[in-house]
Amino acid sequence: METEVEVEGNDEGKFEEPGFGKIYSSLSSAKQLTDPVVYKLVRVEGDGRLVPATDDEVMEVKDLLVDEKSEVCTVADVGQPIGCISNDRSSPGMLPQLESSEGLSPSENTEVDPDKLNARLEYIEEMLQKVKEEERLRIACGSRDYSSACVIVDSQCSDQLDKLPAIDENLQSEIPLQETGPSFAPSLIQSHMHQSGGVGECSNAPVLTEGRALTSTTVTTSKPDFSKLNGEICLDNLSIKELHETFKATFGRETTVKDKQWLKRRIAMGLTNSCDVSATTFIIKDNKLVNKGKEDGSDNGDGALANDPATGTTMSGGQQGLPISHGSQLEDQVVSDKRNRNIGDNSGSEDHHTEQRAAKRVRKPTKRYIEELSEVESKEASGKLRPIVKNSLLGQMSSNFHTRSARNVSLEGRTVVTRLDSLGGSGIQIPCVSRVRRSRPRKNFMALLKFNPSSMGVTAELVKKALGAHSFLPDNYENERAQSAPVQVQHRFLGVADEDRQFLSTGAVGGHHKVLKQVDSSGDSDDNVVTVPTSKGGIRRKHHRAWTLSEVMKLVEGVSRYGAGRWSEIKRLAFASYSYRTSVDLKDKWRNLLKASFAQIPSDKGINSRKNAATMPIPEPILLRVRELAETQSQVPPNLSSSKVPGTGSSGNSVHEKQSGYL
DNA sequence: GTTAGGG
DNA sequence: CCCTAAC
Repeated sequence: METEVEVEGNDEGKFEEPGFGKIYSSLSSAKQLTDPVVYKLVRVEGDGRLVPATDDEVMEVKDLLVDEKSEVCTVADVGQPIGCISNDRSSPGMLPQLESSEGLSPSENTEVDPDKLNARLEYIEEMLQKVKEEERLRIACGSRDYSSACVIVDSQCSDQLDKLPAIDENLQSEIPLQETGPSFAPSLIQSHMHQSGGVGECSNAPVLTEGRALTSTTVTTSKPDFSKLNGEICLDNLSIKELHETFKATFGRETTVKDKQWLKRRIAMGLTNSCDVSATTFIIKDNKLVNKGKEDGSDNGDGALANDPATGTTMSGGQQGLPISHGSQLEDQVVSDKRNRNIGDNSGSEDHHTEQRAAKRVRKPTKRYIEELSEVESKEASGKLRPIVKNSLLGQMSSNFHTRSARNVSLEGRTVVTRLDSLGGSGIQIPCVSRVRRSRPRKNFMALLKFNPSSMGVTAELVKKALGAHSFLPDNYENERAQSAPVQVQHRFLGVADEDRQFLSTGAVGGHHKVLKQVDSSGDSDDNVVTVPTSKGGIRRKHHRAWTLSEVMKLVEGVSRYGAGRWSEIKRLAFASYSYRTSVDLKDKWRNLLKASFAQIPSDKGINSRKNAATMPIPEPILLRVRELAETQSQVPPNLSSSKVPGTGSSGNSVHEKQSGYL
């Protein structure tokens, strides 16, 4: 496969703080860069394979970068803009904001020596192999929650990867790269910085100020002391020194950074355990953050990265500097915790998930791979399905969501969940958006993979999250239409409300509908490969995504507007936000609806007698509507219902005849 | 690339 | 939902 996912970009190569969020740390490889560079976006699968990022993923990252630029860094803790990503240099329009951000000047793309590049790419892959190996181990031990990471590799500076292990020993359980010899990191960085030339100049950020922290053993990690933070804290009024203290109290370690802005941001993030750095005043009581002084309704990324590096430190800092060994344990716990919260329950049993975690982490790579293991996997997966996730905090997100959607942050994920993460063991809890799965790569949208929060480009996901992943696009028909043109591609996000989920409508009449358990539709396991027996005796995988009531209604609506057959139209105009529904899907669904609607005429409500509550039948009104439309469009299935067939095929109305203004 | 149909 | 033939 061609890794044409190379992207060009420039970067200021600033190195901010060594602490990276779990996933973000992978980004770090790309973080310190020279000028125009070429990134290669790859994904490390849970099973250790290195997979070129799909276009969608690239897009995703691109979106992030384009959309949030510096914020991405802030959020991702990458420190700086990773650089603009563009597949096509000639489409500068894609990165308008980025270019204007932080004084970044559009880079003059420099050509890269192919050979050199290749060599580097190879090297990168080699490095990634290590990561994968390590990852595998961790997975096996159930110590990690992430089965993959999205890595943006600076193909020109592959040696950057060497820094990964050294990024922050507190996170060493996060990013598996220990073998690479952390102790070398500093020098590597240095040398790189050096060769990059002027990297530091372009930044007022504490470039390598914290260099030492990058080493795995020099960080002074101590227990965060929130007691020092009692009362009201206004970061704005603090001196550097005070900020340092606060920093330490928050993260349990020292910092030498003298950049106030940075410190404030950092602390804010730490305190809120989110990317929201808008607030500068905090009220802390009993070691809990009770209030943020300043609320910003627009940009607070409560899409927080619970994985704030610093937080990670804090967490593991529960006990005195217990870096590595305990790290993973705690991490583990944290992970479990998160999970539990994710599923909206409060069962504190965290240990039970270990196994499940491990199993779940295994990510399904290629179709073929899946084919081979489908049997085993499906077995395992089915036994370990997780409960459905709830978007209990949907309301809270709405405000952000509007903003986000307005910014065209494209997110694709089916589940909007929330999570409460404890900050630094202090008990402070903050809402988060759970990781969302990315969309289908390339052509086949939701084909291969299920949305797996922990599998796909974690980076992208994270960033997304950071950006306020909840771009819960309105399903409003009109809105869709209005926006579809300009942001058509952007709106890939899908949010399925709980209510929707309850209306799982499967073709009540359809043949062998293997209704997935709700867990599946909650979208977070990837390997729940559902197989359906085929008539031939074989089994076929099926990525079933139950149609929600609203989707059905949308479809009906669409048909009534644009006419049956105009599926691409309908898809584009009415299903813009449902990226996973292809025009074919619409067609299929319509077909099923037709069948259902007419099949149900006689027995009327007999359908509801179905025991299976999961198979939410389609409300009669809708079926009625379907019937109407079918009749008016001569779509009535000939073999069904002999009573209401106006004229099967000879009528003047062609199937494609548009029903203008039916509504 | 889209649509229609069969599996 | 997948696949493919036929547009």
